[in-house]
Amino acid sequence: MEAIYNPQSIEATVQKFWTDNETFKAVEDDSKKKFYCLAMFPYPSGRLHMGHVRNYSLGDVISRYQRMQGKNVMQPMGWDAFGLPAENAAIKNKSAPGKWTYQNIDYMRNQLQSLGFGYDWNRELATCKQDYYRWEQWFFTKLFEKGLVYKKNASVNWDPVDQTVLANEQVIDGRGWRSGAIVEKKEIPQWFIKITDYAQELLDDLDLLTDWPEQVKTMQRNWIGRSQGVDMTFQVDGLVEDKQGSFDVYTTRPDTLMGVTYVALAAEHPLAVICSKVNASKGNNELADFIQECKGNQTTEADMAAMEKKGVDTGLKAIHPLTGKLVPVWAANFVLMDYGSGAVMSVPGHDQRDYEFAKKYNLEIKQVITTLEGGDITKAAITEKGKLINSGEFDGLDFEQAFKAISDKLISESKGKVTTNFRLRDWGVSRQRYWGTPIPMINLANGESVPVPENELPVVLPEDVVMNGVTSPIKDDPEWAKTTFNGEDALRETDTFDTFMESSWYYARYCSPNDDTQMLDPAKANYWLPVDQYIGGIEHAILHLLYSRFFHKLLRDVGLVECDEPYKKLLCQGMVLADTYYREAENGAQEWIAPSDVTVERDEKGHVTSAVSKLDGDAVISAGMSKMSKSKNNGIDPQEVINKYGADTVRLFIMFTSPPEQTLEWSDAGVEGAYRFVKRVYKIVHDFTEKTDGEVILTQNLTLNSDQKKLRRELHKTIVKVTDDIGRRNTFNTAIAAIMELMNHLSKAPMNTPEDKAVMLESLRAVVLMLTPITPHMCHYLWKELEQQVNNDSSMSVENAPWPIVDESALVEDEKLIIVQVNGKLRAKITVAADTSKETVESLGLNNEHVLKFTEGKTIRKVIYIPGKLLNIVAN
RNA sequence: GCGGUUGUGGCGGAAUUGGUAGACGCGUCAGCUUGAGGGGCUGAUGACUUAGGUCGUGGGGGUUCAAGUCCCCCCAACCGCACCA
Repeated sequence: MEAIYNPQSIEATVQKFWTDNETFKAVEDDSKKKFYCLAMFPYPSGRLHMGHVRNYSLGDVISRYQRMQGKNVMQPMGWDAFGLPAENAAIKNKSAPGKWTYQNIDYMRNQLQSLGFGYDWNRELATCKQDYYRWEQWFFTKLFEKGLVYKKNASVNWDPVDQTVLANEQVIDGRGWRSGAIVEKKEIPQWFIKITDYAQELLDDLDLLTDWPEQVKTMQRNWIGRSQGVDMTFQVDGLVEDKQGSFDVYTTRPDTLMGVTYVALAAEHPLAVICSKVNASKGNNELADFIQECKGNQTTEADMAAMEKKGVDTGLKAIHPLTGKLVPVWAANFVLMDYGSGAVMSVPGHDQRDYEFAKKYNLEIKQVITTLEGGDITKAAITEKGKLINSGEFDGLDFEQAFKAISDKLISESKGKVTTNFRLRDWGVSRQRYWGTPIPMINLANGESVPVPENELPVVLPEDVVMNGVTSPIKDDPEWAKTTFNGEDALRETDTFDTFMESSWYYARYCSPNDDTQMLDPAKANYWLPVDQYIGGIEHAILHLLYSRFFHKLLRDVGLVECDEPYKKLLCQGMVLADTYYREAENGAQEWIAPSDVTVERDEKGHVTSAVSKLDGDAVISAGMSKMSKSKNNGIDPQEVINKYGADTVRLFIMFTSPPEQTLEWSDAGVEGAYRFVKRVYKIVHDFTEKTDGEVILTQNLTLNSDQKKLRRELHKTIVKVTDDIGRRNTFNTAIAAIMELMNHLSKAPMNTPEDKAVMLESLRAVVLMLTPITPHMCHYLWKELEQQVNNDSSMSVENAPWPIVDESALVEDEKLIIVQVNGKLRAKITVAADTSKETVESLGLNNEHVLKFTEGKTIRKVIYIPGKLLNIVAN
């Protein structure tokens, strides 16, 4: 074996071995327990970034570990290939999105292979290919037939200059990113899938997901947002354009109904629009202007929350459903027409937003709830629940009693009903973009829309197109949409699907990726599903994971899969951060300097004192750690690091530096440290093979001395810990730390006697096996060398070797270290035989000289003994 | 704003069930090794200290024999908010 570790040569050789032997090909096999390990597939953006490397390293470590546990492992990879960046790149490069995407896929596939990930490449898929999206189109038509799809108007960001719809990220400070025009809200017809029909099940089934992080389930619960409340109708006083007007509101706090002092409508609410015309005809344009102004408001929830709350009195009065009193009707910018009924009742006494609005516009604030804590209605709303006051017949009731009494009364007067409501809204899947799955619908001349007949699917997206920078090529081309339906001329839908559609079912398609007769092969899907381990970024905690869970239930309900949930266990990895440096340019802007171009200076204690540019030696300002990004110029290219140190070192560093859920801070020095460790493992195995020089080591019937026994105990304790850390806790960092600790012992152990060598061989084999999931190339090579050493046979490669087994007898300790505390403070450590009685330990502790110094002149009040661990003496 | 998370030495992090705070790694310092090196090896390394100890896990309070860990209040940073993926 070579004395010098050469990762480039080892990695290339081992990767070739895996390819030639189809080591990671997954085949259904009922004799084995299956394990489906999936990391979220990448968007083919061009090159892998460190976030990808982290994501896929985690998946590969878990996959290889499970394989060594004897499982039939499937680990697929593919491409989330539709999306906006391809259109932008195509415009920039004057090329087609498809071409750009396929080039990226080819490049990134090579990068993944160079990292040594054990994928079954036979299962590779790309969502932009028609053999994938045709089934999505087919499925959508099934959903349409089942009544789960409908069309309605919904607002989009409209760029009035480019005459195009913009994504939220294309709107910067309310303006279109290319044109700079003020973006408007525009209502256009769009397709929706009724996820709300499944809201209750999506909520309930979170309880089945015992292996999901609690925080993700909490976020999903809050997002679904089930509430119990009352729907009620407010009549408008007088006639509106000769008709009796009314509107509905929903509230979870019917107990505060007597505190309603006004109601608020969305600016786009039909009643508000009618009023604005009536008012304008009388020369009052205030409401019309306000409605116009609201069109320029951003639609995102965060923007809504941040903006100043504004409103205009419509002049209408509504009749309070219980008291019959008249309350003013306002139009307000914080009420959304797309959400709920577009109207809310306002209780400024007990809702902080209503309170601030009422203060601003001098509306009445009425207290109808009193709480034990009190609260001052002149300073803020009292939002806690309490007992009713100023509410006539309902005075004195608590929340539950008032809910019932008030809702009963509304029901008996046919003015309202108790309902369960969800915050979750139906899934709008229409996008006005080109690079996506064409929505398989046909719009008929009579205004109806029908699904494309099954025998005409797929509706193929043309790939040989020229992007003009504004409109979708399939919208631009008048011919593309032309079709016929029942012999009549008709037009195809030119919108495409939200790309969350493709990522909602790819995990299932991997089970039969090349089936060209059906969406899924149920037998195969039911063998592999659910995914046993899913890994991805926390940023997908809500949308992707919720849509995907929803889609799975849809697949189940058409009989394609049997289980109820797609992902059994979920791991959400943290972001990858790097140092950021900048200096101020002359115009005051920040000029970001790549960390590779910065030298850090330290004082003699290792504190960072300053940072200077390598290029010109001038000082730069450190801005701490932030997410690797183009905008901060702090990305580290994985390829450069792989080229320098090899994939094993990169994988080790990433797995060692942070626990998976936390952010990972990139550090060049840390990578050096990982490289040193890899080299040490290589060297110790090399030295051992040199020292034993072909001699076959016997490992049985040897009598070990106490040092050898101690080393064996360390070894088996390490196997216990690493197995638990990787298999149960997913704390790969502590598993690696434990192996490093063992290595520190091993490198000091002798290799002279047959017993020394036997213990060393046992240890090195275990170390190599335990590191195999993390640094698979080096371990493949070292395992071969060690197997040759053990039995002159290296035919079994490490990928198929079983995980090391713990020898319980090696774990037995004959001595225990007891921590002795006085009043909870550490005062002594005593070592006793493992079977020492409680009385003896107490006596040893109480009479210990270091203990006596602190108990002298005091009375022993209590002695607490935690067997084999700790003795705490309470004295005063 | 709403929902979620995080906060421990000079740095990344460990402490899994309330029981030795700082494992492991980086950095720094000292020594050894080499013709030489940014290589390899050995050791030290929370702060303060009258050298016996004292203090110390974002801040403040509490529960307990014992709190990084449990409870209450506060601060800061980060993630998501429905058309980025």
